[in-house]
Amino acid sequence: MVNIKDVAARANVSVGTVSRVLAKNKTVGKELRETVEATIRELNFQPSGVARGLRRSRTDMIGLVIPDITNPFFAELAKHVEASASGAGYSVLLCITNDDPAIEAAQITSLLKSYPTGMIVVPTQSGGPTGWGERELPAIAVDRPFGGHPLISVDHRAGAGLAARHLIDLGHRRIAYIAGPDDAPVSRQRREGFVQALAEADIEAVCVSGQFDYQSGEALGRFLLQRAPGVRPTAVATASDQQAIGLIRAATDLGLSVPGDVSIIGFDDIPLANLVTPRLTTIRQPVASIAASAVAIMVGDTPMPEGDALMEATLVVRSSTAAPGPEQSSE
Amino acid sequence: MVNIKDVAARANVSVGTVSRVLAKNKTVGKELRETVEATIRELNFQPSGVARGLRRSRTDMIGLVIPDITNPFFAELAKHVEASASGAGYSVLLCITNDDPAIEAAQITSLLKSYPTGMIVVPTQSGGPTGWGERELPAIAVDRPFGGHPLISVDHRAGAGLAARHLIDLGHRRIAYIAGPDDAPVSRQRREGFVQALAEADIEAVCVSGQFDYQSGEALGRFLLQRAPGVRPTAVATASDQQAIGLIRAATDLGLSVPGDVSIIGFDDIPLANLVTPRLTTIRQPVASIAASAVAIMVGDTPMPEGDALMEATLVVRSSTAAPGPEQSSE
DNA sequence: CTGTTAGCGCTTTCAA
DNA sequence: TTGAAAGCGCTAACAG
Repeated sequence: MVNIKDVAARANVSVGTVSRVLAKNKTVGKELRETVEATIRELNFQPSGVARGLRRSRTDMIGLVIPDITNPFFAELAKHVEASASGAGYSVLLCITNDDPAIEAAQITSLLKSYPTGMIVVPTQSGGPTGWGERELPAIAVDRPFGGHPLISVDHRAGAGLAARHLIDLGHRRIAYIAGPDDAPVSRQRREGFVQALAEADIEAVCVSGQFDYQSGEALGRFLLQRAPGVRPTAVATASDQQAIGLIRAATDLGLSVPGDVSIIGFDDIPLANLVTPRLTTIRQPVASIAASAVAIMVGDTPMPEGDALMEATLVVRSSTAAPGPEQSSE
Repeated sequence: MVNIKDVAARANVSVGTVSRVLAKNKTVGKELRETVEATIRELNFQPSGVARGLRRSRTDMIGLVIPDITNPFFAELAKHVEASASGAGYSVLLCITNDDPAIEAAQITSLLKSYPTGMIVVPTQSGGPTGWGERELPAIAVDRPFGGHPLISVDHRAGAGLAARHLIDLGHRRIAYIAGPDDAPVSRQRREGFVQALAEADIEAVCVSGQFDYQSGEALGRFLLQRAPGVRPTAVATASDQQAIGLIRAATDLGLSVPGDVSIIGFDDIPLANLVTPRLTTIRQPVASIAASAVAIMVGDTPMPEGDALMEATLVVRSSTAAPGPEQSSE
């Protein structure tokens, strides 16, 4: 592989000069700079990121730590993080924790060996340890809080409030909520936002909790919907689109029509939400913006924020919600 | 950060010795080795992967190049690759190409800067360029051929044949096939396998092609199913589960029951396949094995194969396929 | 503005 | 079996 010395020799300059043109340092004479640039192209020189990293104790890499790449929301996040990062000349080191604090700790320790510029982490639900040895490494948390690091996430409370108000506006009064794990802050915040918005309209929600996945939505949904029409909720909101999709399945299996018999509203707006039958009304998270801000901070385009940054969620109305049927509204 | 010199000093040995115990080199005296190991733990020493990488011109990283992490099949692949890699002490550098050959080339070039041990690539559909400069880097292709590199993938032809035979065995004769992009080898192979298996039973398939995504499945499905019961196919197979799910949606929208009016069979067995209504009959790819073999080769546990390795697909029968209704079989 | 040079932290001969 | 020392390719002082 051709190195900086080869380029210097070929261009009749010192390695220092080559290094400076690489760094786009303005203190290089125009003429010389052009010669060097030509030589670089001619030799197809690719500076070693490893050598550079060793010298600067920092590589152009960003660690991305997520619980599960198979979750459409995290996949979307990863996609945008990768796009922003590579746009800024950074690579992304992928770590999957499986929502296991021990694996998370191991992954982070292992990450450090590559001297990444920083890391973007969606921590384990159970909120594991916060530190990772001495090395000072900029980190920002996404979606869920991570130690004392600045958090970028959607405003879960406000988003859930949006969902609640949508259901209320539609005329629903008997409303249920399927939450995520009780020990997950994200889950709690969404539930609280939902319950509070309902309380403001003097409505009490029946809440059940489980995981964020399809199965949970289906199982909990079955539980919720298996009761007489006059008692059964006319609308149910979920903490994730995956749960909502499982819920639709449960409703269908029970012979219930959505939204005829039950209105359903999800959270996240994963790609699939727009493809299920009926198309899912949901709360959209601004994933792209979240990813972009996180990367901007890591690469230094934006200063590390002092506190947390809450991005705004938006209501996406599709076909899984409607006004309750007349016979249903009888309380 | 503590380095190898600190450890050496603290343990009263030379850095060479420390390095040797790090490398699990047997030529270190038992006693010395234990002292050094103790010191390493005591100082919580993490050897720098960057320095190591520079010295050896190779880091413990594997490049993973995929078109789209949002595609459940690739997400699954990424998950297993990450798991195998980190199990072997390697990190994974994630590159997303968006199925764009130009981005793919740029990503690969950029990967090289980190001296990865090798790369696992699911190349762009259109089969872009094959080389990436001079540096010799082990690469293995997954799912789709990539230049002259060994390919690990499911046996697309045989898998599609399985689907065809399942439909035939069920009694279907009017069968359609929704393929992926015509310029994608994967797509061609699946279609050929399907068509050929049908031909062996003297059945001719009507084939249409599009993308591998939900939308394509839905659009093409609408096109295929919008015809009179006596002409409409009684079964349709798709090149991907996503298409099949879109297709189910199209059928439902058209008032057709699955599998009552049409049987549907997908390909891949993504997690969602088991959650849609009806649960999707499909052809399962052994993703975990594919990922594990690819990683095993990269980390040197397995020699680089001479030719391509085709893994066996399996038929997963669920509820989206059934024998055609009596009135349908009238040709 | 440009050249020289001392490392970054580690592995790997080469000696002892 | 262990130590000493030469770099891997680059950046960042420091001189000139």
